[in-house]
Amino acid sequence: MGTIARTPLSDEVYRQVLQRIQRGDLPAGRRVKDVDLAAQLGVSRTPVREALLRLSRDGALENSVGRGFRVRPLDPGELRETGAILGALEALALRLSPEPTPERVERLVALDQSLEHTRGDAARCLDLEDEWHRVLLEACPNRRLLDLITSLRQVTRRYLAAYMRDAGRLSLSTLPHVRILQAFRDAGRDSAATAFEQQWRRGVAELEAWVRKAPDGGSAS
Amino acid sequence: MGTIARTPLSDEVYRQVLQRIQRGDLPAGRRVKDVDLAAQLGVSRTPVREALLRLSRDGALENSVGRGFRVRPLDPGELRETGAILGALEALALRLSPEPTPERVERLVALDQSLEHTRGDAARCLDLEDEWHRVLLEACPNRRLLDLITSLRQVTRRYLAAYMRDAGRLSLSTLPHVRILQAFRDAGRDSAATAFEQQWRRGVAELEAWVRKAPDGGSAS
DNA sequence: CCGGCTAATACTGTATACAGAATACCGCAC
DNA sequence: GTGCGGTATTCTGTATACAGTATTAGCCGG
Repeated sequence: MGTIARTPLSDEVYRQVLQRIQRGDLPAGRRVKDVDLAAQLGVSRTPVREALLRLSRDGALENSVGRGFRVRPLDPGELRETGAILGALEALALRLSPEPTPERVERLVALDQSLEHTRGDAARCLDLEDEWHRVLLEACPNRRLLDLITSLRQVTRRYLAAYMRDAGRLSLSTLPHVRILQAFRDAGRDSAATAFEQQWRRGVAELEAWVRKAPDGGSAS
Repeated sequence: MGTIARTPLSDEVYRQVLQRIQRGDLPAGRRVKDVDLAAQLGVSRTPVREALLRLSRDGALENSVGRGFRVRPLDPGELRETGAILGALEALALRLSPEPTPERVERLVALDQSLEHTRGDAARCLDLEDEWHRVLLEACPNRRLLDLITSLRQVTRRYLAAYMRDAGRLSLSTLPHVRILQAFRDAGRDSAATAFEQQWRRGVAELEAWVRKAPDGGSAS
């Protein structure tokens, strides 16, 4: 029978805050006060603090002792560093995966088509992009690696979101996909992995150039 | 003038608990009760819980909702998975580093000699081993990568510690070093990085074989 | 009109209190 | 003696309370 899933409040708070950050609702640099969030979400400070601490470790927030939490500013360096790590890890995951089934390739193509048709909605695009990567790597047996990739992707997601809000461009997303898929079909995982790393480097360069121009993506009062 | 460093209590608790786990003081599978720890350390439950949550995310503990925290059991699979990630990341860090100065190579050799002379003390050996890796990679400009490596190394450290307690052997530690150093001097970073990955794979295989025999390293009442 | 000092406020970090769930203990039936 | 049911206790997750520090606002002197 279906066991009812009990989930800690801090998990929900975590998701909520992360979403607000990624949507630009909480702009970079903004101070995040646990008491405010607690009031808004209708819970106490304790689970809020737990969520904020976790977000700090994940790189979405920063916290100096006694000075509380604030949204980590967008920083070209951070993007480059995370991108380098992520490129290596996703390539590794691909190399560890079994050869792809036609069915999976099919799904990837389908996702790309969805992406083509969703030019407008930034959040939806990012979801599809995440899903694409998830499907590409889901056969990788190294579970811990996949978890790590997921949490690192949230960092880059912030940059992509800010970029898309500002520039309205998606070129980064779909183009690399076809090339990787091509390598995938032609020469197998290994060359796809290489393509992966190269595409990461290129995408990061483009994003980085943009961040350098507009260091605080999406501001509010 | 020297600013006094204020550090949260949870940081100290984190270190304390991690040490107890690595020293085998808290054996794998043991339940960790925040109220006990709080009493022992003379602080309240709040910072203790913060530390335990962080340890859970770092992989030293596990926690199911409502059932509290317990020391994560040693699992060959986890070691293999973490080892694969760590091999790739340390290799990446090496590739991103500038060519090593003779002075650094000197220091690495010195550390290896210290290791030779410290056959007895397991904890000291692990510290030296950590230090060796730190020195090897310290020139890597990707700070985030280094942080990630550090936190992942704590996972493997648990396995090494249990292994050394049980088997009293250190062969894993020093042998790979000379080979990597050799590659370092002969052919530069890139080939050293490759040697790195290979050595990781070998060391992990040895450890894994051992863990499979004695799945709970070091038990107490 | 502006800069520095002081006081009031707000906020963080930590401690304690409370409610509900999980575990352990005990007695009982078989 | 063993397996089950019920109760009592322990423990977790969350809420609230408290103390000390950072921040802001106001006031005074220049």
